[in-house]
Amino acid sequence: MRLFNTLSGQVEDLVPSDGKALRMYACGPTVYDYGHIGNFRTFLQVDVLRRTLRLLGTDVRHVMNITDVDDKIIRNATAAKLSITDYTRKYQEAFFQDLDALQVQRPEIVARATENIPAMVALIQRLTEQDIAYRAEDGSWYFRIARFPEYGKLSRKDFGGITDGARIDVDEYEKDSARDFALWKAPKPGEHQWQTALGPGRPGWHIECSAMAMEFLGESFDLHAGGEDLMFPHHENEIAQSESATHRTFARHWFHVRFLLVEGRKMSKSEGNFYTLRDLLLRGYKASAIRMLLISVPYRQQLNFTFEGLAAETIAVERLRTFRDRVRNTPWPGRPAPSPDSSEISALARDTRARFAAALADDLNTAEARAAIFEMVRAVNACADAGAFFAGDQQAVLETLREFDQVFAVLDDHDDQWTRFTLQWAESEGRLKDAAPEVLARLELSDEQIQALVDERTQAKRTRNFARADQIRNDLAAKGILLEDSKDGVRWKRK
RNA sequence: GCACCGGUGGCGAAGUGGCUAACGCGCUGGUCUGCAAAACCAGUAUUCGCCGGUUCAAUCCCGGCCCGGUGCUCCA
Repeated sequence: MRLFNTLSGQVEDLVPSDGKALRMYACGPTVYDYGHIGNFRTFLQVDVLRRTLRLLGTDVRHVMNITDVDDKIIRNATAAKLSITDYTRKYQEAFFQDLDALQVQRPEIVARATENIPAMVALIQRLTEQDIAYRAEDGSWYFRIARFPEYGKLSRKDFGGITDGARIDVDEYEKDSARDFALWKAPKPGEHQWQTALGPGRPGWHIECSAMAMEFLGESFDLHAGGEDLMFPHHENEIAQSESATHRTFARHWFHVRFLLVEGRKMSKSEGNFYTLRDLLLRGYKASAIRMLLISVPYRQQLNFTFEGLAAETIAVERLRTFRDRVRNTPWPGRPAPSPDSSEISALARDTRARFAAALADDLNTAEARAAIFEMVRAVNACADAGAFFAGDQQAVLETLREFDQVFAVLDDHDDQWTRFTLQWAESEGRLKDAAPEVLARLELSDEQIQALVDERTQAKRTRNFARADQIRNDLAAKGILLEDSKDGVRWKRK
């Protein structure tokens, strides 16, 4: 496949350098709070990348880190009078639950910073041996940027002349140069710390990714991913410390996911447009619709996340699910096509499959990929309505949908399950008041209770008691339960 | 202030130097239906932020401007 590489600024081929599996590292969350939709856009786009690679027949070895020690975690844990481990546990669990809700595949390896301190210390030692790292008066260790001439190559910044200003040095008496960054931080009194050959303390932010990426993927690997905000300084610093230590290319390909807007504005708490996944689920939006919206705009585009868009994607997903049900369940005539290769639908399904894969292989053009699927949906419906759906077509269309869902993962309906889960969580956190009334109404009746009412309505209709039938239908509609009458019976679904 | 990215119909958004400017939602009309809903079908941008330029031809290339975003800087 072809993928834009931040390092070169160009779309390039992406292939496993060892000819077997694509080795990729993706920056994971800092687990000090619940994840927001901006975080999840990045994780979802990385998921689209790994699913696309697998669809195209490339195995992946995907490592994701969990940053479970940093300034914010220490601050919050201290405030909560908890150890950092106890403090982060809850947010780690929540994070993986959220990934499950969004159908994000687990990476092959999840690496926690606190479980890989020795690898980080060893990496820093390699830098100290070359005099690239130095110890400050307080016992912290810093990376000497002046020793890495290529610094800035990822974010295309020129730091010549900035690194050693006399005026800057006045303020930064602990560091040799203002831009030098911490590899290892000396502990403040009472802080969680590790006793190491570097002295007591904890790792700087950047070193964990360098150390763990190399630990699990080797000194040089295929691809490194993250949100666009990480390009500088985080990824730049990773390159500096890794390549200084090994004298080898750290990651060959860099993948950065653009930030999103919410209702046309930058998402921020002060704007009042800051949403966690759980906020949206409590408001009644479906996990599948959130996934669909967050992946449908290609990763290099700024996505404008709106509630109108979310409602639109809810309907779009529903339409695809309905379509698959129709293809699966309608008793087709089953007559053979006029000639073996003449079935328009089978040919269309094959073409669509090719177009879908080609769009994704072209720098993950998810918009073009889904357009191909929707065009097939319309064409197949038209053929089916016209009676031109032949034996063999069903399998061909279902196969195309299967490949679509290998990447998009929205057709199987797990939505109520995750909404229920979120309601339970909200109850335990005292946040049930944030749940939209419609959500509570929608899940109030069990499937069995709904089915009983549906059956009663069918009986009422049979005796032409339309008043009673309509009353049941209206009562259910008020609870967000929609009924669909068809020749084969009544289907219902939660809105 | 500097750098980079983007500005396409009511909304989201793909795309291309010249062929009818994808797709989803919405809207309008239709099929179906006891009536609805749902489902399905059809229609829905003479036009691609603004102003110039290059070209036989620009939404697509170049320059300027306006707007949005990100990073840097500043500040904390």
